[in-house]
Amino acid sequence: MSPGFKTTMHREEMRQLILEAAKSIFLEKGFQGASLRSIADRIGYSAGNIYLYFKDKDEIFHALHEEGFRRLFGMMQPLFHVSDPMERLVAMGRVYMEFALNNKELYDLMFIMEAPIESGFDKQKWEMGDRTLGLLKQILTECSEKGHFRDMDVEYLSFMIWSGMHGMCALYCRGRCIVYEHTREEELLKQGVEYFIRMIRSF
Amino acid sequence: MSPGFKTTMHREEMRQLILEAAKSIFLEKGFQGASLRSIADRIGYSAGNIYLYFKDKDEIFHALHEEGFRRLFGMMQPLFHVSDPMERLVAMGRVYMEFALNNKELYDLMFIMEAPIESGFDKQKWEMGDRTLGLLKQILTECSEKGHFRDMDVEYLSFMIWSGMHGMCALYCRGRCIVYEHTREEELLKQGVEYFIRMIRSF
DNA sequence: TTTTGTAAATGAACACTGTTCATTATTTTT
DNA sequence: AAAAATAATGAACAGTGTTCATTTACAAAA
Repeated sequence: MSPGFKTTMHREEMRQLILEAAKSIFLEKGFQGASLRSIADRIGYSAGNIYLYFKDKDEIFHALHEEGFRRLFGMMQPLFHVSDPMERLVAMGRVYMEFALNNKELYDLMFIMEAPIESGFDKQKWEMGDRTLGLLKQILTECSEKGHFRDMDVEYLSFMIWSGMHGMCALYCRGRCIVYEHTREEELLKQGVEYFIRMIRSF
Repeated sequence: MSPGFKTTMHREEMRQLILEAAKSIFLEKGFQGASLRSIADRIGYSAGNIYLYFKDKDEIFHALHEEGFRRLFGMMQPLFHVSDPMERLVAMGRVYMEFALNNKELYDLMFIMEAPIESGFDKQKWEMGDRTLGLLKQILTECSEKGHFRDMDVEYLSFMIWSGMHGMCALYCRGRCIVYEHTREEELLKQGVEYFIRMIRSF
């Protein structure tokens, strides 16, 4: 095949095209297992061409990372209609778990995979993640004002609660639930989060 | 340098030599970042030679995996001197966190990294991990008998508690604590586990 | 002591990876 | 139609895990 036979595309369309192929292959084979050549093949371009639209593989990773957080934050919208803060907290936990279960690989990419998450913490790239965490903190503040979680710092409390949810999701994503031989993974998660909620409620 | 200049070593010694080099490089550069050539270089052998002692890179991974669980289980020994089950549970949580903080990369390898954890769940390879989980379950059973955790299944309860601890460690290992810009990672973990303990105690 | 058989170690090779870049093809502008 | 700018290519580079024919070293037999 002779080169240059593709119709010119505008930059943003091309980025989107690459991103879609990258996503489907990342989620199939994981970040490490997805080669740029396989991504390029899927959309009928050469591997080198990708570098005209993304600096490197990491930039593709970060683009998907951002998209994931936009999706997660989007799923949180119904929470704004829950008036009681404790009920909102519980609902948030359920949404979080639902997201992880329905988007296993994407969750992995967002919260577990290590792609140089460039030192210095780029605020821009974490905006949606930051807003989601902000949402949790705000809910906890309101809970505090209603008398829950007495004498606890929202900073540490939010970390502890996030970790509780993440722990289950992470063990699930990375196949460590198999040590529970006689219990289905999904059952483990569903019950686990119920127990966690019960615990938080009674606190 | 001419080949074959090394003195003959017995199989087990050689495996140990490779394992030590592999460990130090894995913990330096991570599992993916550690090349077999760099491991071989460190002990003055060729890369191909490693394949006489290990089937592939994964087998090295699993050997270190086992060692990690032996170490962790070893650190749990003092727990047998704590008579009150709730105090034993709390102590176990602290030991677990200490292990993760002092052996960050090893913890990562044991609980987060994905190396084909061959399907089917090989009991042999998970013996120590299984015993550690068994220890947790036993403590929880004793707690139950003393009136704690009423109406809760030890299976799900243990998973929830393990997840709570693991969540913090996993966010730490994979650099997701940076979203807490103004709080030191270690402080976050230390306070996080204290809050978690407080919560469990009051349950 | 020399020969022989075996086990250990090698280094080249294979197919793959992410990435770069000079070259070519296409599109746009003049 | 010619020139300038953009887009895409494919070869190349240095790296990876892995395999294997070949070479070396060592121990036992002659």
